[in-house]
Amino acid sequence: MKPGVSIPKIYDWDDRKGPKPVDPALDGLVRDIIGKVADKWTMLILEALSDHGTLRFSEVGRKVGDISQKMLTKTLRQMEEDGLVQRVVHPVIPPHVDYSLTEMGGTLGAAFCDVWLWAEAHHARIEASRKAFAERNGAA
Amino acid sequence: MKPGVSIPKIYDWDDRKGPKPVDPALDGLVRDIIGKVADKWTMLILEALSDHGTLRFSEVGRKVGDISQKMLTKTLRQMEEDGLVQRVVHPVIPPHVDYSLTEMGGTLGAAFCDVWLWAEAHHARIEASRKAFAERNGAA
DNA sequence: CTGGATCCGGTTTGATACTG
DNA sequence: CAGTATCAAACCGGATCCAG
Repeated sequence: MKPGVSIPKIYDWDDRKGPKPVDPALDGLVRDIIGKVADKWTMLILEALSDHGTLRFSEVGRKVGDISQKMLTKTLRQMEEDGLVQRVVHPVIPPHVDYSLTEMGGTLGAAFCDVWLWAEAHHARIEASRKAFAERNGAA
Repeated sequence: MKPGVSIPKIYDWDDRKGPKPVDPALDGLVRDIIGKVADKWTMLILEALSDHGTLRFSEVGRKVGDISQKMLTKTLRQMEEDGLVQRVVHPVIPPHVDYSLTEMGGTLGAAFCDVWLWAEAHHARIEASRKAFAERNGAA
């Protein structure tokens, strides 16, 4: 992946010996984590909370943008369950619920930093690539 | 996001002035990119090609694991359209199609490196967090 | 025989309306 | 305000079918 960095892999997928995860259970868990973390809404919420610190439910929604309440609720709860965000309910009327990143959530946000930088740095090339693909495909 | 690093943000989400992207079109494009890149299968395929270089269609599927042919085709094509992978068809019988990362795809793989390391480093804490959440919730 | 397109059933998502 | 309930639409996986 990252040039010049030796990655402590837990996989040992070597073609000559066939697929051979060192620990199947661990393999499945890491895959599961990636499956949840590599999610559009998770990333966007992570970014919002990373940038703004503590936010209320509807504030998160506003920062994220086009998210539906359902996905906001669902994703936030999943992130809470995984220990990425902390949810604090203030028992007042009207209700007041604060969301913020845990220390672990903060480190994940930091890990995603390079991906955001990549997206910002490459959007022009991606657009060009899409256009080229479109006419290459449409011109058939 | 990353402590000590000044990020060249294109957003200017400042609460005091309301949501105010510097360039709405650019904002939408970056969001779109994140939406596609922050996808389970995209990440897994990226990782597979990043680790193994050039792979055939079914080899990619095998390395990724549980992916269906449909999602494999779809994701691969999306990645090709975005300029992340290069698709080479050898007109032979039986068919032979090679997939590999473009230079841009390689840099994205590198950007995701930290996320993989994070997942590998935190799976234990996540499991613990889920268990705690479960009994906290189930004990109600 | 491989790469991939198509159809169908179950799941997830989104928009709207409703509650404490 | 912060959700939940409901229903329609989009999506995904699996099986099947097709082309080279």
